[in-house]
Amino acid sequence: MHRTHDAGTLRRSDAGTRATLVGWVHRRRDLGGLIFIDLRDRSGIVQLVVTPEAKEAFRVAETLRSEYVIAVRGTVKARAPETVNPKLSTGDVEVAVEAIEVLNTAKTLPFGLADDAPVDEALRLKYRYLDLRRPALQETLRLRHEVTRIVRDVLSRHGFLEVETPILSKSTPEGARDFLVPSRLRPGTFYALPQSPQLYKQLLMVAGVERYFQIARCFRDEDLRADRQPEFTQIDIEMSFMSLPEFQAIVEEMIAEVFEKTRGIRLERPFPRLSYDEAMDRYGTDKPDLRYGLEIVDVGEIFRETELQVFRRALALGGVVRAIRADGAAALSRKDIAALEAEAKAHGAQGLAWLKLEADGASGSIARFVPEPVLAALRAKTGAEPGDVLFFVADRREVARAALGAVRRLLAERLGRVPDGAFRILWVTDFPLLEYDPDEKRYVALHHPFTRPKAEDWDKLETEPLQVRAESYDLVLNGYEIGGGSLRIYRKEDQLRLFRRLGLDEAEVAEKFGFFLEALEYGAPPHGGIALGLDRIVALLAGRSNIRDVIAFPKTQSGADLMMEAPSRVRPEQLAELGITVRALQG
RNA sequence: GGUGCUGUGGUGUAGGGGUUAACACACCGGUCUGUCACACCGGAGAUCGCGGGUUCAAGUCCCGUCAGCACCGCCA
Repeated sequence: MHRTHDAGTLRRSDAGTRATLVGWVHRRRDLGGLIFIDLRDRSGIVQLVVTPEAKEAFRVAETLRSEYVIAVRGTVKARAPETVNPKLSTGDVEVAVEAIEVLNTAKTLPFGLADDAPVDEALRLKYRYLDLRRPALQETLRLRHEVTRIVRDVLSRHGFLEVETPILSKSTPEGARDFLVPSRLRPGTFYALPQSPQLYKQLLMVAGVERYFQIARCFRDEDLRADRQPEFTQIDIEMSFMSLPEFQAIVEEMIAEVFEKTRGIRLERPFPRLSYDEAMDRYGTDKPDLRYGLEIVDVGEIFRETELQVFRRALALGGVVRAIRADGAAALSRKDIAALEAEAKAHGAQGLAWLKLEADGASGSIARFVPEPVLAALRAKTGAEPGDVLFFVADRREVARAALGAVRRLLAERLGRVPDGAFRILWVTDFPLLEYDPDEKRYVALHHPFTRPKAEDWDKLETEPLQVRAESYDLVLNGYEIGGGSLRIYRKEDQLRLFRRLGLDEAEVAEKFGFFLEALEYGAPPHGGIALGLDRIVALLAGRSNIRDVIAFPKTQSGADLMMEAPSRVRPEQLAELGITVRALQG
């Protein structure tokens, strides 16, 4: 029997058609003299009816069990009105079966495939091939395919070339811990799996490719989270001779088309842009969630002359006083406010002051230090009205930012201000080039060491390194960083100058980056690019809170593949061949 | 490296010192010609993640350990 139709596609208009279907027994309802089978294939589910008139088929139908693989031949029939099932897209019809062939049997599954049934995550991962049979997960696989297809379409339209780069690569300093792969042909030496194709794509620019992209697998040997797997996929893009607005327009077109075609969501272009400093001041984070307001306001001037010693002291020490106006937040309970206070403290603040505005005056932790003129100034500055609550942090600027940023997120959650199904995207630009690493006692690149400083900031590289801004940009969606990129350094002297600033040993630079520095000497064009987190994007589109759900074969938090049981020990001969001795082989 | 949560028939849960470990779904057998979470009747199935301890007595309390998850550190 050869398939003529897909189960999920049959409609009333197919009534009368003879059809051969294949798929899995989703459910069987045996009424004794009449057997119904829900047949499931990739396209969906359709009901089969087997009556005793089809003698042989009926005999087979009685032996069917869940997840048996079958082929059936029959006739599509319109259902009588009272037997229509509105829950199925094929509910108008059923297939009257004439013949059934069992293509394969199935043991009873370790867990049910009903979509709403919660099942232990470890069990799902062990039997991932069964978990993936769930229609919901099938849907995320399809969604992911759609996203990459659209990405390829849009970038191809703009003349980008998809180029593959090596998986067996070289370990370089900076950044995450590498996964290492021992070399058999050169015992004692190791490849590293790429943390990203960063250097390759820049070298492709030197090679004159001008416009490159890749759906690139990346590897980082760091501890995992709901949104972090040891291997993950980036939409990796690089472009020569670009102007930033032109490049951002292409990325925006790509993202907008992905949202439009997969979810029917229109993202307004151009995307809003916010400098890092502005994002930090107004939202307390470099990845602000714009789905709700609750912006942070500087109220330092208002408190400069008040009796509130805590605030005055913070200001005197060069700090700030900032506030969030929580409109209509009178409903917040003491418990909510305590939680907000704890959140602020967890992010370094000494405390969280608050003021509830009443029809006349105010109550709250600092109410008795706030005379009417100050209250009036606060109302004017923040727009606060009776019924609103103001939350304050007085501290060093960085602490006030981080603490109020955290308070803002929690507040939005508690006040139910995070709208379902909304997508708010923006660019955050002009990040600092460097940050100070107290452990290593040196400056390290915030993005990566190939990022170009802003032309006007080069001068500060040696004198005020933390003031140097980078030609960098992140793409932020609903509070998640979904991509980041930069214009790159393309002159050797500039690159060397930055390496020097990072305190990299010259011999090490020569050994690890010599090839790259040399490449920059042979007419490297100005270029830049971006890398977007495909897994996160698909997860956001699918409304999933962890990226395991959008990866076909993900790993656990401890980096294990529970299905294959990787990683695993290897035979001693394999190790010998590689010149490797494993210490502490206990157990 | 750290913190927290979870671990009991195949699955999801209940049981929080005491005698036969409970329920639902799934599974097996039976009845049933319009079901679609079919229904009804009957049945089988668990040394409670693992190890140690406390106790007359341990799914239950304690310690350790393993696994999964969430988070901090970490991850340009």
